[in-house]
Amino acid sequence: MRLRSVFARNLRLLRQATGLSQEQLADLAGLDRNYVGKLEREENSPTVDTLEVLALALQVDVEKLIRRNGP
Amino acid sequence: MRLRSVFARNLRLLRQATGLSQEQLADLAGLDRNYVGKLEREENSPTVDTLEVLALALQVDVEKLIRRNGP
DNA sequence: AACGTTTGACTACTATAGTAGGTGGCACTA
DNA sequence: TAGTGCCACCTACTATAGTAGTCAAACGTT
Repeated sequence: MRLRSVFARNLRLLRQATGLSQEQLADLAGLDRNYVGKLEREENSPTVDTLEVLALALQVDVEKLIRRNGP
Repeated sequence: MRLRSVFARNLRLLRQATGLSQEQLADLAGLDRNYVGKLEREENSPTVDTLEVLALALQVDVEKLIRRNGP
């Protein structure tokens, strides 16, 4: 399983666990709403800079976003 | 410390630990020689796709590349 | 039925990741 | 001296990450 797919799944799970919409998370992370959607649909491979701001917005360790066994 | 910097340091340490030159690592990972140099100099933020191929080439877990306490 | 919220999907754009070729410097070895 | 490997650095290019606006489908709520 590609790391991009692992990330996509964990991102969605963590976002939903915090009760945030894609748009709310995007605002918190300083990203675009459409882009968060693309990440969850595995259409984009985020840079580590983006990984960092998303982890910060979700208040989790970056590791949780790319763990293959789920966050 | 920015995640990009953590990655840069770990990449160089792991590459040197395996005795590879930047060019040898680039060839193994299917990347450009100059680009590996830029990553180690913190001039670029790699995507998770790139993270994955580098980890594969170095035969380490992706987590080791972004660990803040060193690989 | 109608309403608001969320998300997928599309187009078009800008910023940056990643490629390719080169120069020059530094260390080492013949 | 010459010759190699390694790396910083440069320019220019192509591919893709990331932004912005919009439309419509799916959902629950009243």
